[in-house]
Amino acid sequence: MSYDHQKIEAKWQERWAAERTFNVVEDPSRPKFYSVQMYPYPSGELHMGHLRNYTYVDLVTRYRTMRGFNTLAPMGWDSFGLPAENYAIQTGTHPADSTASQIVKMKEQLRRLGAVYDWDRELASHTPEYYRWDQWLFLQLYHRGLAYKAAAPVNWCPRDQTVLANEQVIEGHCERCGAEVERRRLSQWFFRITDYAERLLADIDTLDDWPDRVRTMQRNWIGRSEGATFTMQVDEIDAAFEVYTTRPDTVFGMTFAVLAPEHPLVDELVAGTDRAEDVRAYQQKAARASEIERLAEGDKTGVFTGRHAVNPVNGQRVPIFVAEYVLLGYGTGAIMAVPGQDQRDWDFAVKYGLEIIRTVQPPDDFEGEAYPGDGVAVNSGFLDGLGLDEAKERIIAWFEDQGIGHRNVNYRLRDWLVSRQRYWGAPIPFVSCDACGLVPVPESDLPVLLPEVEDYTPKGASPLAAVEDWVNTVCPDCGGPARRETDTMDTFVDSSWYFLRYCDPHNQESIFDPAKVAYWMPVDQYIGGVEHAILHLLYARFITKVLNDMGLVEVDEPFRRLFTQGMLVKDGAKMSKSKGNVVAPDEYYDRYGADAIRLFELFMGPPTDDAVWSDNGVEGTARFLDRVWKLATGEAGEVADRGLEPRDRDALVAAHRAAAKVTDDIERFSFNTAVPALMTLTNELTDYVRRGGRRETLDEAVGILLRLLSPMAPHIAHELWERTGRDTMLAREPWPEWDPDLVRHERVTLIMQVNGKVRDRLEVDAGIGAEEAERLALASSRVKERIGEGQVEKVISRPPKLVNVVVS
RNA sequence: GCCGGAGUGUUGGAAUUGGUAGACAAGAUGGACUCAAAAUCCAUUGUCCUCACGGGCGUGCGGGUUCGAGUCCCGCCUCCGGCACCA
Repeated sequence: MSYDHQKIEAKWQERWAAERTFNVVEDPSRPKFYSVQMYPYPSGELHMGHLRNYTYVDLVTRYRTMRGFNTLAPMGWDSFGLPAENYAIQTGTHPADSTASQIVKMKEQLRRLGAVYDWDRELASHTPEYYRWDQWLFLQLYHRGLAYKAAAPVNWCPRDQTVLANEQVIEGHCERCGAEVERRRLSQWFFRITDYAERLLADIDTLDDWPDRVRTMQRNWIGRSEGATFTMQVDEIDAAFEVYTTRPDTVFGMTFAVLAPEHPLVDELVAGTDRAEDVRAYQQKAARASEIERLAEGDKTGVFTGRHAVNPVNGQRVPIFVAEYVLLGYGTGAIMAVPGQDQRDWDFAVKYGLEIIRTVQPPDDFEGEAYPGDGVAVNSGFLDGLGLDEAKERIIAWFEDQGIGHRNVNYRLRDWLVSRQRYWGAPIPFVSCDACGLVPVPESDLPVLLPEVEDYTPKGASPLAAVEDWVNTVCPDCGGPARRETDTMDTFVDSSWYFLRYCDPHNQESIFDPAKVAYWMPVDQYIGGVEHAILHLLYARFITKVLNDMGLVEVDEPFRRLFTQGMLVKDGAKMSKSKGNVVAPDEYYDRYGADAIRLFELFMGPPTDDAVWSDNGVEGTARFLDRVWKLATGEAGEVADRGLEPRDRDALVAAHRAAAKVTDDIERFSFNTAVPALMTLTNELTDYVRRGGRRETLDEAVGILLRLLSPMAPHIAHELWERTGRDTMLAREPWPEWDPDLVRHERVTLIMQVNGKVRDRLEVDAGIGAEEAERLALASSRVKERIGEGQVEKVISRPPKLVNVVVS
């Protein structure tokens, strides 16, 4: 290395901090740019995978600043949650202590990367200054009827001893620890996100600058379906139940009905019958079985109740079954089964020898399975002959006329379970009083501080339950004895609004000043991992909409542009501590420097894609920086003070074209092509110098190069900016403009093809006309040779790029 | 199974609207410099045929549209991510 990267990197890191280059305040006179990365859990050790993400964010911050935006890039810590708590259990250290030291370590590593933030706005979700407003927010949701406590079957992780949200159960296993998840019935707090299902779904359409795959995932997660609900009478006893279907048009094909094992009507149906025992045994088996066992069984199981329901359209008696494949939590927990059109019903019918009636005419050679497609209705009474859509309309109208059913919409989305039986989280601000019941803690008493405990180990209830003098309190309403809620909040509550708090992080009076939020919001660029495509982004959208309804936030979508970066892969697995394949940056910092690491992270591939770590890649970008250094410092060759020559213009053209290209690339997050554009420019300018460059021209070209390089490799760019006699802070310099006259290509290569194959090429004037291009092509000896004896059928002329001569 | 996304040299990747496939790197080979090595610089590097000029083939596979397809359409294969009995 021909320059001391360690020294200059330390120098500029200090300079940016000392000059507060990236600390900002609201300034209505300038356009703002609000850039947020998904705030990290403070794990202490950053590896190359993290650096990739931080490099992208830092590049955006620096670029937008140079483009003249009042750019806010804050940083904070997602410091509540299981990792810190598990660490505390392992080591016996208080989570607050380990978290604090991890944060110090991570800040140091970010500083070494040259990543810049407005550190004045730093926040950490485990601090009372922060979680106080989690609690406040919780109370607001409660007052708006959006937070409620209910007994519900929940996903229980036996290892972590806590409840998990549906979203945190991956294939029947705990997202965190991988243990098999059980079902339990507990009293839990929920947020009523389903009230916002329609808005959360509809507004996905407004998120034009989100990746399609994330929008699709969100749509699927919300899972809207349109159909009808109608009531069926039980034949033998005086009882009825509702079913939901997306295919009411197939109701004539119903040959049985199914209730979920937990359906409240089941007991009544079988009470006192000889089926009671079988049904109860099946229910118990279903309750015991974990999700994974249910899935592993594969084929459909069920049990006949001995009762029948009456199909309202034709009076047919159909047997009622109880089966696991019907879920209590979706629709009405009961279905009409139409095996002719639904594969699950088909499988069940085949297994239990039930009748199958087709009510939609399948294609001719279609047999042996359910036909869910469109077609003409058959065996369907007054619907016969109609198409799917019309039949649906007709039957729903009929249900409504009869007063037994109606059109309705269902969502897959469930309410958000926010209770956690863990220590390291924000206490839920409620007390329960024998006299008054569940009572919210008054806002003036917030925060409800998380007490110190000796033992963090979960024992089925929150460790907080053991802190008697904390749990026992007085009722805010009647003053009598009361007990505190001992559950803490899901950490996704913390992360659903932190981007709002950044706008006003030290406010002691309120969650934030709406005026400041109005200035900064929405987040113009949000960057994070695609693993948060569903949960975090959905919750953050939900909370933003609630705050919008409360009049505190003007926007009702928080993130204007979303970028989800790929993972860094090594040895075939995501680089992570738990996989044991992390590459620590320290050695690379020492050997190549932060700038070379940053450039390699940018260079290695498209930011959206997973990238594979390669040990010697950094060497390539380090060599490039060396060439930049030599070019700017004169080591690459002397330049002369002399008059203008034609090739001086070429050097400027190269610089201006690079400016146009790099700008375009950064705008569309194509960093892996922006770096090569600078490499090419450097190579061209080096070549220019070796052939005898002109001082003034080189100085101008290098000025452009350094400004373009500045967001990507800021330390070396700043150092060279200073060494080449520029006394301004490069980070605040305007982004280079380019002269359209220089960027425009005046001479271009005309490709001459015969039957689509390149046969000759020629430098031509860019303004060449179609006839002239055609004439030149036909005049080419190579083209003529290829035409030979053949007939010229036609000539496609697309000046100035290409002429194709079609010969038979 | 359903919904997304991807498949290009030895490797990472480029080709932004259908118009020169392989930019820029990494690696490799040869050369210069050196007592030697490292570093640096220069050259070559998809594949096959040819001494060469030049030509054939080539973007997972099979078809198609087009003057022209890595790019568009149809049918497959493989890999990655998400969801998974949602009626």
